[in-house]
Amino acid sequence: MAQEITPRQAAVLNFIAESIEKLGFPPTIQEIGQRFGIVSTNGVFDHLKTLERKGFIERSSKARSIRLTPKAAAGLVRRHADALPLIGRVAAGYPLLAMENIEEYIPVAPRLARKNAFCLRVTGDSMIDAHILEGDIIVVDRDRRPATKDIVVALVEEEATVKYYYPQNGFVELRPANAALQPMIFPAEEVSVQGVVISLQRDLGTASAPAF
Amino acid sequence: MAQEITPRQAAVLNFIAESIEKLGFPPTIQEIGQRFGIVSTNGVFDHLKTLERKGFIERSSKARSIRLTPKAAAGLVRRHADALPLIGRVAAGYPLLAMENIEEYIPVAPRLARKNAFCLRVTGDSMIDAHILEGDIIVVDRDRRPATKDIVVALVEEEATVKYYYPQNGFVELRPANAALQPMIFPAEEVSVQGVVISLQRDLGTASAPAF
DNA sequence: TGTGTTGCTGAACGTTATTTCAGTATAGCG
DNA sequence: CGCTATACTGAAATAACGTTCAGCAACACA
Repeated sequence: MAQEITPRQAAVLNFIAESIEKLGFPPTIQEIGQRFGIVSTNGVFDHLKTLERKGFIERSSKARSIRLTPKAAAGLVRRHADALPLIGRVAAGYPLLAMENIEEYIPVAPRLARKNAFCLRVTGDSMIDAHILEGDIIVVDRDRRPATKDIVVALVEEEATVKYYYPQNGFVELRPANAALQPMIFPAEEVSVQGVVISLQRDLGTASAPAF
Repeated sequence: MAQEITPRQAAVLNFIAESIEKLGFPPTIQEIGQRFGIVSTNGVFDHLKTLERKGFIERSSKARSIRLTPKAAAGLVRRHADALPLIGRVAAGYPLLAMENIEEYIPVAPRLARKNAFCLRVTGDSMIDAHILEGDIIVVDRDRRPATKDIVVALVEEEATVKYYYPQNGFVELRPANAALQPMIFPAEEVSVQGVVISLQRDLGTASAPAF
């Protein structure tokens, strides 16, 4: 009585999840059969009984009454919460997404949630001329390859910083957006780019106009 | 042929949304009937036809094939609601949260979603020195009473603008955060403050450092 | 060589669900 | 007052859906 899911069963489970996501409701037994070329409704019925026995779905005798259990999510390609983790600190030699390191989850647009990304709270005003302020929460895409002039999160000497990215021959220039600060140049191997900043959120609850 | 939703129709719509959220799939006509004590399936069927005609749902002839449209969310009591409506235009004499006026829903922190608030896309760079840029999406709290120096959304001469708020004796000064622009003073009765800006979101997908 | 699991066919049955048709009652509008 | 929209009843037809029973083939295992 193997508790693992077979490839065939996973395919069925996946189709159910897709149907729920795209149509808004689960498929019927007949619809599953059509998708997989299973002529007899009982062929599908067997799959559903097995998936239920193994704890991936729950169902009743009513039409389209399949529900995915939390366990099912693990067997699926990807399940989105439309939220990204807010990382406490970015440090070398430490798994970025370790659970102890996640302070909370930040709701973001589904488009962003689908990415391999995380959130970070900005410290300091080195990017103020790019209109990124201390306290802003930035969304960092880990998969996007940084291009010149991109705003990136980079790890230098155990310290995470947000800067404009200017790669050079064997070196990397990290340029602040603040006239009071100087660009810094490091050997490429001393800089580890964690991702590209693709979005930000700011709280203005107590913001006021500057005195004049 | 009123395009507005009646209380009865809203109740049915709400039950459908609840069913989807709690059970994972939409109710059948019979289930809706049981919930509301409607004996004849045709009683419910009429409701569904009306809801479809008014654009709140989409359905096919298959079992449980009701889908909620984006428009439906507006008619609901405030569902899942960790999201705020993005308003297309702010105009005088026009209900701000009219359903036709909601472009989409923006996911926000639960703390913000609980407020009586809406989202707006910023046009122009009059607040650039406050680090609010064209294209940014701002969250506007309708219940917060504006204090001096708050950033507010104000309606002046049929036009919605984002400015610093400086009330004076019988007049209101709206001050931009842009050295190139002049403050403007209006009689208080000509300015209608829609709310206070409490948060913003920005998309940097294509952002780059300025040429130097 | 038997035993169990997976993955089906095929047929039949009963129930659930949707749709249509013919009406009824009430309320608001001009 | 007639007209329209809302909100239903009641009955009946049909299509969709779930369930059960009997049985087969391939494979792993022991």
